[in-house]
Amino acid sequence: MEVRVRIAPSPTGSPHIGTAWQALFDYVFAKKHNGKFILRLEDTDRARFVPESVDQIHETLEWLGFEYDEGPGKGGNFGPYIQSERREIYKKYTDKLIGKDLAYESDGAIRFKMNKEGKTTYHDLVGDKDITIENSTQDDFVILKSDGFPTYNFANVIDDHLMQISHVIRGNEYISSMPKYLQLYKAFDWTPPQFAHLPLLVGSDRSKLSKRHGAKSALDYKKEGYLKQAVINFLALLGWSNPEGKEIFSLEEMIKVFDLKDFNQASVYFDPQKLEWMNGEYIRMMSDEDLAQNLREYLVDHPAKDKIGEVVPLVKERIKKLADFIPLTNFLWQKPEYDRAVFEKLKIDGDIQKVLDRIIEKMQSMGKPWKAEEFEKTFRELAGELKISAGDMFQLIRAAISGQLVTPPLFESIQILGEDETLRRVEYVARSYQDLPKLVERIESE
RNA sequence: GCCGCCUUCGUCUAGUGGUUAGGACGCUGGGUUUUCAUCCCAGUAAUCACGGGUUCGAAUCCCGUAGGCGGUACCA
Repeated sequence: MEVRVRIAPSPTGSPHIGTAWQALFDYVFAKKHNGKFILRLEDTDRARFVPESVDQIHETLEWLGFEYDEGPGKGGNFGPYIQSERREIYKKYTDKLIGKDLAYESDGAIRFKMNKEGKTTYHDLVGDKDITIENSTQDDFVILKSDGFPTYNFANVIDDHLMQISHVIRGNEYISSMPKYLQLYKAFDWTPPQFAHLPLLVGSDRSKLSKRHGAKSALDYKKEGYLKQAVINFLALLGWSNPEGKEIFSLEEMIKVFDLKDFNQASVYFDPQKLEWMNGEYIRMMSDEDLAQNLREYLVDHPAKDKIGEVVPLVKERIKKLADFIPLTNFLWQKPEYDRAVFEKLKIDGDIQKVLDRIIEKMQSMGKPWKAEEFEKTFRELAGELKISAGDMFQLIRAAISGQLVTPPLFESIQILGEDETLRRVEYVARSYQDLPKLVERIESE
């Protein structure tokens, strides 16, 4: 039997990271078994419907590379993949239940008659175990709302069957409702699919992840410059672990070794620090060319796109996400905003302006183009002469050309800046040092 | 309340009767380094929720308890 799995998000907002997480496992499971990955939009809650989120769902799947085989606007012989467009289908099956005396009207809605006797047992692929729920815990539930839209409880069963879904992979908040679904399958005399209930992704307070926690949308991570490979790898490690013990692995490797049985059942907290670390790992693993390409795509309005490639080797080991590129390299393309407090942090006794004048002198006397060894030798000697440490000497030059104490390697930065611009900046600082503003607060908050 | 699921370092996890309970993130210290990073080394941290069993031996099996979470919607 063909493996067919679906990701069924509700367009109620930009999909959060938990949706992406579930999509990953659906996608991997489908690929693992040469099956189909299907997208179905569950837009039956009119009150919570957010039109833009449809595009955001598509953009999220597209970004992560989870291309669906069937779904809205794409193939499939199973009717529309948007539930609001399947209303006559739900109506038809509702009528069938009414005909069988298994459903009835109540306040304008249609309810399913639950058999509350006995227990329901099903096998869950996560944990590879049977779960039993007493039917007495269930009530006659609404299948068709008074507005004519079906409820999740009804629509998911109808659609999963009609779309020939083989494995339902979803969050474990649905376990308690399994008697409802199974009785529905039975009422239609349908064979239920297999079920795999994944643990819940939780926020810092250990409750179900939601906007309440300020849960970011998956696309927020894209905006902040996280790489899809890193996000996928990180997500893969939540609730699941690579049986080979690897922490860093590609989607392809994951597909090879994936098995639902290796899933945990306990709720999982998403640690943003580890994601950041992993993103840094992926950035460092990338070739300079790939990183440059990613940065150019990410920094749409960058003022010096043609220079990005040149700077990449200097920043590759210094950025954890693409957005970090900006504060680290801005000074290369635009005049820094100088802050006297930055210079005062240096342990240089006496007159900084005089030191700067000596630096200018040396720079003017060095033959162009400046050579790294000569540059270093020259300023080490000057530092010795002026009785300041070499470290402070270079930090002073760094601050003079960038306005910052943290930059990519000094000499390489100067090369990108050019000798003339470097000199101009040092001269500017020497000349206007006393007039530089002090913006201590801003510095300390960084 | 009732029903269900879960419970190993702060976090993500390995572990399926015999391990000094391993790894990763984080954190701390050290080395490399003209800054920051990277890289390398070391360390920190889990009485395996608790209490009973079973067993020569239990994180691993059984029972109970507690706690957390989820469900109990004309939300999904």
